[in-house]
Amino acid sequence: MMLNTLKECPYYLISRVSLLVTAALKKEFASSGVEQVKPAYLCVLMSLWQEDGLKVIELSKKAGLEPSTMTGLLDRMERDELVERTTDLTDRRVLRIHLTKIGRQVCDPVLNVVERVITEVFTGIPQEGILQTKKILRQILANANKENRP
Amino acid sequence: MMLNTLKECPYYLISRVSLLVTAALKKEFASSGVEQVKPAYLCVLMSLWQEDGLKVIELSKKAGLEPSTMTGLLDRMERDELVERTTDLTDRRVLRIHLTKIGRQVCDPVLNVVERVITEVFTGIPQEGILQTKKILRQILANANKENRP
DNA sequence: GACAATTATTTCGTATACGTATAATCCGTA
DNA sequence: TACGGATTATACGTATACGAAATAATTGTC
Repeated sequence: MMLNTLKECPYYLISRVSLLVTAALKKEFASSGVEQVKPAYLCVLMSLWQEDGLKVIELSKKAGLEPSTMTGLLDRMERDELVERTTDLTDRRVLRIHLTKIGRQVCDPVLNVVERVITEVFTGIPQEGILQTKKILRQILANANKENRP
Repeated sequence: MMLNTLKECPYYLISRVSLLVTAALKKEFASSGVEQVKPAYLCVLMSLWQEDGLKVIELSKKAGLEPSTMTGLLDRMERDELVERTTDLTDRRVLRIHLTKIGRQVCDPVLNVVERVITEVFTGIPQEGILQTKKILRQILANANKENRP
């Protein structure tokens, strides 16, 4: 594996691209009528648009984040009026996370922004390359899941 | 572009992989005799191993980070005795960042850890796929550079 | 030579993420 | 039913990143 220069290091490349896309999303959300949406909210919103009322721990599993990270994320999303915490009557440890009206309304504009930014980021890269890259990234995640569950 | 599920969203995949590799590196550094090295230090160390005595702004350009981010990074690296700030006699605004003896000594073990972690992460993925993925990521960064300099 | 514009670095507030510890609750079993 | 272990969510300290603003020093211009 070539590691002489930063540009040859896959870790550098992946981190840079991750930060790059985050910055692009942040900017586009801010200028597309969904100012209250931050890139980090995406994993929560996309989960809740599919199935509302998930538990904190279910959201963190889907997002691949620690529950303690999800707490802060939900704090900010609640502050920004996108979600609400409600109690679960059958298990008082559990909080159910529900979309607010605004949280539901931003679905279309937010997905449009994501679509636009992703398309722009991949400008000049053939469809086949994008698909293969996604496949490899999924395999990397699958590798990690295997190792962390012996 | 498919965006129905998180696993189809390139942004989710790239962010997850970035965090995944960061966590793996952190763990391996801690258990490989280079406890004081954090993943974020890599971009600074790799730049300085190539050319010692760079300016803060040169380091941040190479790393792709904001100068204000570099300040905090260098604070922690100085605390961990990997680098030192020295004044530039020809321009008193400038600080030159120099590796300490420890900063030079950790080069080999750190690169070994990076090599090991990257290899492990890409387990089961053909060499060709890795090269193509790196190429695509570099192109994405190049796209962004073009747009931000009209 | 004085003053404006530029450059280099830091400071501050905020967002995002982790790990450890803690509190509250639930559940299986004695 | 009471208790010990598991589960759920949060709190806290730290690391990493950004952007806006502040500070200090240099450079360019008249």
